[in-house]
Amino acid sequence: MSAAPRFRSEFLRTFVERGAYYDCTLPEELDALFQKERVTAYIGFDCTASSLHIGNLVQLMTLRRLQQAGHRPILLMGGGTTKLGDPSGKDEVRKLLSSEQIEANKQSILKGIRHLLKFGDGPSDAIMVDNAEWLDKLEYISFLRDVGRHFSVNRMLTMESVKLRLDREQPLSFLEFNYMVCQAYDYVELYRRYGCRLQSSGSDQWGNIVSGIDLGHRLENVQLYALSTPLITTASGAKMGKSASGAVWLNADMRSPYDYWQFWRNTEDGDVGRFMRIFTDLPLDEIARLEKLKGAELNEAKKILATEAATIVHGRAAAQAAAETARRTFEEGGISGGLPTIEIAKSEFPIGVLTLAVKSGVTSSNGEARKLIANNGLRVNDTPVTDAKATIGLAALTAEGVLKVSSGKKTHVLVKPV
RNA sequence: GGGGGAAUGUCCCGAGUGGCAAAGGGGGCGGACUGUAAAUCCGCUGGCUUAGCCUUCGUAGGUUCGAGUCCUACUUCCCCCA
Repeated sequence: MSAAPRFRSEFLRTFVERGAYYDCTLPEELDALFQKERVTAYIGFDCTASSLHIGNLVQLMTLRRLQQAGHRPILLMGGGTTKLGDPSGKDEVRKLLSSEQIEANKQSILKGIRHLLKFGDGPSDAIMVDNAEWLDKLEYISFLRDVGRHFSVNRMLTMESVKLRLDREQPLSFLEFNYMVCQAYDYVELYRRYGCRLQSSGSDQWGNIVSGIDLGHRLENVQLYALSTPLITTASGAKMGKSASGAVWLNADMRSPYDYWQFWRNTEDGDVGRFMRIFTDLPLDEIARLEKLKGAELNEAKKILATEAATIVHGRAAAQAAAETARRTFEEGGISGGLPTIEIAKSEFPIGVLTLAVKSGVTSSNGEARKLIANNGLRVNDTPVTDAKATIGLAALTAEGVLKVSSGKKTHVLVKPV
């Protein structure tokens, strides 16, 4: 990484100030380009899941900031590359996704980020493109002749991603070589179709972007650019987003706005300012003020972080509702209808606590529920459960007509007999 | 094509003289302490109708009272030779 250059263009300056800058190619030229014209830039995502997660969020924020600065972001969906199956995961043979599934994932992903970017036909509206549009139609031999001949295997072998794999004696298939080539080709194709001059990504994708830039020189005699973001880790060194139950999804149906808000609320102290800069639109001077708060006061900043970050993904109303639910639950110790709610038939009552724990979703098996009880971690209506054989009758319902089932201090679910 | 190795608790890494629900980490979850933080300490971390039973060590067979461990075939990966 080079030290952040002093940029003059609004976009790049903001990008650096907000801590999203890691590296770029030809900084002066790129800066000049941003000052001169509306730039079209893209970031690619694959379609292996029906939602993006916060690991993708830095990239999405890059697109958002581009748009805010009046440029045109392209969201490239890897509908074509996903069909090959992503070979980068190590052991496990991936099941190939069907075209229908990929299409469904694509639509779902798009739905999940609709608050983040404005799509449309306007000059700085975002556009969504699927690389299946061109990759599906490629003919092997002519592709090799036109594109493949520009790739040096010698050079590909020296690329970080490849070298790492070989050194660690991890499998590396021919497919992956083609993956790199396809990705490089995407860039050139986006230049041809949309005049796209910039590709952004996490720093781990640097090599692939540079390959695309090379290909741009050779096929179209054009100068393309790369811009990368740092790998975001928490202050204590963990990768972002690998929390509790796996990935922190952006789609509301895979992780509720309330839980999403909670994720940010639980940010480590040392990350508050940095995360605010990257993951919210809060003005920098306000962030500077908030991150200076000490000790427990910093919790106020975390609430703002949570609400602002949730607003970007779920919209203002949902974010505020999540904040209110958290306030009622944690600060008043009460019951808020905003908590995740599960319905159970009245006929199942009286219900055993183990069954209740599993059905409410706070544990995934009876055994886990037993262990939770043994560790004094399961509570019903804020009363610790001490006996795994206990049953809960309808008489235990709160005034609101629900049961509050909790695992530990943070996970609360409402059970509603119907 | 020939030779040599590897695959372990479905989160990851990793030990495992034929008696193994299988060492140890990491991660995760709970508890204590706090501020819904970090650090630290403690407990848990295959399932069940839990003094017991059932299912797990790449896949399928076999030897054995008994197989993660031995044999055979197969699959995938790595290394060396061609």
